Amino acid sequence: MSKPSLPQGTRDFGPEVVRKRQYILNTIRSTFELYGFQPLETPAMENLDTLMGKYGEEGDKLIFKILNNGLSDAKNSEKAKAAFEKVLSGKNDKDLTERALKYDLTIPFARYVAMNHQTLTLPFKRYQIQPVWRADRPQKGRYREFYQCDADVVGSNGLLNEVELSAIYWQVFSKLGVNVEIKINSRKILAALAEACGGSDKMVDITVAIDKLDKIGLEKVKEELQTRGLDEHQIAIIAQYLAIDGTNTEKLNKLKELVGSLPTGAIGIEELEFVISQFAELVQGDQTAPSPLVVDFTLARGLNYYTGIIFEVKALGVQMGSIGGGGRYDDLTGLFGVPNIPGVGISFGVDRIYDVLEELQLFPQEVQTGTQVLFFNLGTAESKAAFSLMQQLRNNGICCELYHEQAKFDKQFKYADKKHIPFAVILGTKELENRTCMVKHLGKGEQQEVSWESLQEAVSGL
RNA sequence: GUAGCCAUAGCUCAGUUGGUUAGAGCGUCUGAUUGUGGUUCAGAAGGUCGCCGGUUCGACCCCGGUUGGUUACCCCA
Repeated sequence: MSKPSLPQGTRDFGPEVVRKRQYILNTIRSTFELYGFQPLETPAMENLDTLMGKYGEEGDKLIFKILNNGLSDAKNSEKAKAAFEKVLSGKNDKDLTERALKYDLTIPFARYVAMNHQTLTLPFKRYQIQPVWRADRPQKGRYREFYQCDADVVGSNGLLNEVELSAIYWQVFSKLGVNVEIKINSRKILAALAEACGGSDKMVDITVAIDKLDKIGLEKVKEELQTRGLDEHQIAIIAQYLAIDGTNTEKLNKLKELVGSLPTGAIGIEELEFVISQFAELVQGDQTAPSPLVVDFTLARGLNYYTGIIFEVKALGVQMGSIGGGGRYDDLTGLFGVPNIPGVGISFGVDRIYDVLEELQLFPQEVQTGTQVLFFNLGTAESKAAFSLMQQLRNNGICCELYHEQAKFDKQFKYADKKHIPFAVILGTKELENRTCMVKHLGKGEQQEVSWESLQEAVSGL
């Protein structure tokens, strides 16, 4: 028998890890609910048509395809061979595969909206927390199966959505105790920059290059721009753009000089100003407080479907890539034949948030507690009494368990320790006679004898 | 798709310029300890040194291949 193993890039989550992950997910989920978002789940697999061509050429390669069933049937063998030949020459064929694992949550969501837009109440605010799969080469912080955690609003142009989504970011990370900077920019500004360079068609090249600024530095970005076909004059304008710094207001004012005369640029600037001021007024309630929103003109975001304001969240005080991102996309469902439904959304990088909380030791102690009370097993009559006491506690929502067999104290204590159980209840012959039990707080090492009636109280307060 | 690094006990790792019997710490189990744990002490179990082949009198070590893991690039969360 071969050793059991896991497919590359996938993970098991043990009990402690699941509890910690759920702490994060529950925090995010409850915040989404507080802002009126509704849950949505879509299947693990989608039709290949739904996914192909939506993520660019690179993305298509990373889609996990599912082999059709019944290929080994004799009657299908000719068809299957022909289909395989076609795949070898770089085309997909329905006779070989017609389904694939979902690659992200956004496209399935768009598919859902396109299928249901007649019956949905718009604007539709949905959140979705599910695993997605990518046939990528795994490396640090990158897996082939990972969770995405998205919230989107579709069917609304209002910029208050952007303000609200910023507020969700801010609130979630405050609850988790992580100091963050929410970077904000607008695709309209990037479009205006491309226009100012006289190369609107070069917008994608420009955004891809400047997105790498903090990673590779200004000189390399210039090189990249050059290889992407921009001339010296254009690069000079971009360098000027990248050099803008100061406070949010200062940055925006400097930008006005550069692209403010272009209609797209002016609108982009106006929108950023609106979101920032509304956030300060409505969310923080204080126009003068330092804002977690930070204008960053180098922010570009890889995905090309964004058209308006874009976000990215960076944890402060820890070396880690972005832990969240999002933005406005104005015609996502157009891909599925339903035009004119605008949308804006954000996403949380759960795995990275986990790493940040771990590194900064921000997981609360209680997260590790499952069982609240361990009853020691000290014999048949004793455990019978213990069992009925346990049922009472359980009826009142207290998690408890009885040690599975009569054993030495030593073993039973160690079991409680390992499971981070805060209370041990010792009920032996003496206690059985007196209708009492010994309640020991494992952390403090203190114990007290209480009557059966007051056990509930003794283990309720920590 | 490209490239580097790694593979020895359940876990983390040592090791031999190629020589008979491969080690440590942690963990596990037993006992000191028949009703009070996390400490200590004593002991035990646990390895065809990833797999296949080659070189050699002799390979865990050298060489080739292979599989798995990992990291970086492309791309991305």
